[in-house]
Amino acid sequence: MTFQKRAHKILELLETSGEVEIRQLATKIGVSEVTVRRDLTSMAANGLLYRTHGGAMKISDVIKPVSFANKAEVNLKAKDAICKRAAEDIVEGDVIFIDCGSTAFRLCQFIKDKKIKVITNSLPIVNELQHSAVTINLIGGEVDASRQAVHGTMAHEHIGRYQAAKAFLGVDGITAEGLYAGSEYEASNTLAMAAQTGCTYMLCDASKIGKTSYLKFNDLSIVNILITDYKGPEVNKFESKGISIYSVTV
Amino acid sequence: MTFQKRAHKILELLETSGEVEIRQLATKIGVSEVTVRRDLTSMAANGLLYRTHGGAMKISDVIKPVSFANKAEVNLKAKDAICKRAAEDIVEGDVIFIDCGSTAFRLCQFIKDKKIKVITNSLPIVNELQHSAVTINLIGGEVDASRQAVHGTMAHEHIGRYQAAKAFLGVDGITAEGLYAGSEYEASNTLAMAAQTGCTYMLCDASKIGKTSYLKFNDLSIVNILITDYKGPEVNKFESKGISIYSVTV
DNA sequence: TTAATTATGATTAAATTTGATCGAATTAAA
DNA sequence: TTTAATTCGATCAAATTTAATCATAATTAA
Repeated sequence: MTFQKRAHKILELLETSGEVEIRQLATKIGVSEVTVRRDLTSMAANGLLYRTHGGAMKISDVIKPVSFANKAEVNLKAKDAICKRAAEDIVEGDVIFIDCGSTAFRLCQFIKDKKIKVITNSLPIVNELQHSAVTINLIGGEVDASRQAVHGTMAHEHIGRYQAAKAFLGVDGITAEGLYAGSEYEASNTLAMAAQTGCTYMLCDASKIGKTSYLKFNDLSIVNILITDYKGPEVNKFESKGISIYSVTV
Repeated sequence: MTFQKRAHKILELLETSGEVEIRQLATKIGVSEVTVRRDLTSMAANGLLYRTHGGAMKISDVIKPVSFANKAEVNLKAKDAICKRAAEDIVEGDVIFIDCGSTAFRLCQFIKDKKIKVITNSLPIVNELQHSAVTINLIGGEVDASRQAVHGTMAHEHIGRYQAAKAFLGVDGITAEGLYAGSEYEASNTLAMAAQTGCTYMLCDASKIGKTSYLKFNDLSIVNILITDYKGPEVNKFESKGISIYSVTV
């Protein structure tokens, strides 16, 4: 059994089970554990898999969770409900912007089979939609590793070249007074997308409603539709500012 | 039994079983193992099969899992030697272009600790350099999932905005007549980068030298330096065209 | 026919691959 | 935190495969 055959077999097993153990592989393939270990080391160096103690994992299984491991856990069900509702408004042939951030990321699972074009600056979204029916336009510019997104002047200009029917945006906080962001980068990106869009959707789980953070970057005028699981009275203030509310239940 | 007849038989056997062994072939065809080995070496050089220890495999079986990742396995050591030499020319503060493709990707490991700016259209490179000392500028445009890269008009314009000291490029084939690419996307990307660069480095392992593919996209005038492990006489022709040769040993 | 080129086979040194062993590093448990 | 158990990486030795060299046979060209 040559290295190539073993590599093939290992990848096959990884594809189905997501992770493998060295002892498992050694007996299943019929070589020593040392050899399996060598195979895994070499394959990991080539980016074919992710090495763990005592075995290996699929690359995709390890890259995705890492990028959003912490944030994505919070209010996951609410975010999914919000994104499911958002996806209902996306129809075949649409060109849409999707913001970076953990909420907008959850939209991916609901649009995978739609024949649409997505313009985004989020690397996890690109990863997620890569082998789907969706055509992806990635915004260029400086890569911000901590946010897993692309930002900067070039990104701005890039967005300015495009026009989309809908934009799905996220913020750090929203009150009747305006929109709050966690960083200037995120703020300017959100604004740039909104400026090039016919209809903007703000995706906010209940924790964002009424919350302020250090940077208030705009009033509510750029928001057309707010999708949220929040049921309190504050939503009336948004409606009075001309925002349509899509209320979802978790 | 002529070489052509043997080659035909070997391909036939490969087609049905997916893999062959040298001893097997020697008895089945009725020639010595030395001859079979020679046949396989020659056929592998022409891309008809994939050479393994003690035999050969069908190309498609080797490439199946992930096209990019498996390409990277071919001539890995040569590519690493080439990229190591290339990295020696990269100094702190440099702004460099890096092409997409399996060869240029290997450059990442040697530049992780350098304080430089990398402009690239390759998603694997972004992933690899994400949490390193390198500042990354990602070229925007249409995402080509099969090549794991960004292409198109927007990408072109993006490249045109920048100017870099060095560009590290790859091609599918190179002869004294010119450069050959596997697709128009790759060709136009390579050209665009070369146009914005002071000094272009072409990274070519031996299998690329003298090889042509369906699209000849430019003459050699855009190449300043060729780094390769190829030792044959063809390199003199490149030198006479004004290209500096950096020869590496695997 | 003869000379020159090419293809094949045998031989041998170099390179790969594999498995075993052992100290170091990592993880899990107490 | 300390201890015990795995796992890892490095090094070495054995077996196999490969590449290089040379001699011989077959083919081609003059």
